[in-house]
Amino acid sequence: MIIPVSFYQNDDVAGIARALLGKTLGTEINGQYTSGIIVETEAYAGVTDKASHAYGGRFTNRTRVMYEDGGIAYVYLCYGIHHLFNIVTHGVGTPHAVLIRAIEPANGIDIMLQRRGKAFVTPTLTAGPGALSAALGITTLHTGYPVTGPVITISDTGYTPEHITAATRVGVAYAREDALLPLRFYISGNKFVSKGKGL
DNA sequence: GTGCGGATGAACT
DNA sequence: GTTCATCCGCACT
Repeated sequence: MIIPVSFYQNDDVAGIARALLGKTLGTEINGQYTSGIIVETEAYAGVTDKASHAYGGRFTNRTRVMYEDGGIAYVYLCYGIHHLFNIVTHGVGTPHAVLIRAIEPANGIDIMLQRRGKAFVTPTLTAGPGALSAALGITTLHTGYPVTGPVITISDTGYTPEHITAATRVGVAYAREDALLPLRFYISGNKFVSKGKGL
């Protein structure tokens, strides 16, 4: 079942990031459904988090969507190449977000392989935020879309991870002391967790 | 208007 | 382990 929007509309962005592990993220684009199980996430705690794009209340054309209500997508371009998919959480005016860093392929694997230009499944198909976005066909055009459907959906299929690891986030050394916070969560031992290193 | 650098990934050596 | 593709977004002039 699709997770209701109320799931995203609370203050505990780290708790939401953790709770999203084991849920299924899917897209239906051009009639093609692709999906995967979320195995790795990171929490970005709005204005107080130096690693967040909204740190200090920064409000620009790009970050505007982060200030909207919880339950919508924030997709941005990184390094000019990669589209990174986040879910906005909490309510209007609080720019919390959860970055989805990796999924384990579930449905439409042939379509994902085609989008990624690969012949068979390896962890690189969907391990990493740019990789999973490409596999699911998510681009910056999808920023602002609800994650409650119809294009982007996050569903609870009843799967609960046995063990979750909390670690430091990837690629945020510039955030200084906030880079030390354990706001990266992943399913322990899962082969599709990205190889990105925290601190 | 200009310049810098990033919440990365893949192909190299 | 290292290199490099590739381009807005943002800060500052």
